Amino acid sequence: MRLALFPGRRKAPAANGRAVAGHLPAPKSSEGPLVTRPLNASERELVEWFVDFTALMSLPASVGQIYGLLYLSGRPLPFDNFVERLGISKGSASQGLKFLRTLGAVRVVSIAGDRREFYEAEISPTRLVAGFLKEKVQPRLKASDDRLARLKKNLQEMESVDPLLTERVHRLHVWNQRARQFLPVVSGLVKIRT
Amino acid sequence: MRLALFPGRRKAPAANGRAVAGHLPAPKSSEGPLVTRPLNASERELVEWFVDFTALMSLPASVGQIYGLLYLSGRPLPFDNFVERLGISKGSASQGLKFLRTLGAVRVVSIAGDRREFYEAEISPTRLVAGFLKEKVQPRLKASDDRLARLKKNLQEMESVDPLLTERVHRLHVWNQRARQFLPVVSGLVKIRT
DNA sequence: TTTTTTGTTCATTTTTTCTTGAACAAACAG
DNA sequence: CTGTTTGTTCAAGAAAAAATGAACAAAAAA
Repeated sequence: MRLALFPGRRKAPAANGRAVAGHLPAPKSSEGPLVTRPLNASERELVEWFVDFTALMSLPASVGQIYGLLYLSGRPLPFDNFVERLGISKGSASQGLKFLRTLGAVRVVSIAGDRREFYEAEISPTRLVAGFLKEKVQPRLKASDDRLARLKKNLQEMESVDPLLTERVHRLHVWNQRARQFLPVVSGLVKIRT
Repeated sequence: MRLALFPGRRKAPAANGRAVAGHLPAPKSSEGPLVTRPLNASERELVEWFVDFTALMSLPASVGQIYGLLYLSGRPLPFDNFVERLGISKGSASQGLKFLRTLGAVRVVSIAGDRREFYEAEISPTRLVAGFLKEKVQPRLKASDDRLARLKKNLQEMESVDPLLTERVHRLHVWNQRARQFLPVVSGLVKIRT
């Protein structure tokens, strides 16, 4: 519930951190021409693992599938690959990739001689977690903070306020501020340990 | 989506960590007889804050409301108080309180001369976060680990497996184990800092 | 025992979120 | 230009999660 993943549409998609292919050392078996074939049982199982994993962050299945396919492919994949091999709609693929891009878990790469957009995953799922904390959690902690500050101010301007309420709001405000400071530390630790 | 909060019903509710009232120093304004009155604007705002806050963990609104009411009351409240003052159904109140109890964010207390069950909140929302990590996230990381171990074993028993796939599964397994070790550290830090 | 109070369970309804796919736009090719 | 390829947007349908409330159980009171 709640976490609006795909809220108010943006105007232009813009050139979202586009990069050039080949920055990550390509694993051996992923060289050669790109073959589009259905996923085998083990691959599907791994994709399902990612669906579970992203569900832990309340992300939709399509996001997990997309990231999973990229992860096990270990090479840039074109847009239509997701639609065909995962059996999801163009809409879901588009939305999911856009979302993963905003988290920095996936990036667009250009392949010479091919007009399509290719996508490449960060090798560590850490990036997904860190991106989620930074792009989704952080802003909400900020909003919570603002909200408490506003309430606090209102209470100060009122007369005959229950002192317990005032105390609780203050306590919560302090707590929330600590949580905000704390979050980047967690993200940092996540990066170091992986 | 996804986070199945209220899965397979338990048989008996049992005496879930029942304690005696008064362990926490009661704030001044919360002494005297318990008065049941509707929430005022500020109180409702604070309750809404908690709804937002719990939504960050993808918890249902009712859970946030219940915890919020307890937090701002600073004293044990009887079951029917939640139903009446929050305007939620008995079912939601029951489920929500049960859930908060399993997280250790709320506990049942007995009040002499009153047959009803009273509930008391931990003063720090930290308890809610820590409980969530321990009771909800931790077990799922364990399940993820098992799943990867199984897949790894299957791959070893197969012939002609894409070496990239094997490598990826292994890498993920290592990552997942680190994440599992790491989680208690986060919970610990959360406690220290609040 | 019978009745009342207090709270739980779970089938149903309501609400929210996700996915789909048709219409549309942008960029290139012919 | 005109047609094609590639991808986005968003209204509508499908699916999942949460809330409700009636039926039920347990324990105390009458």
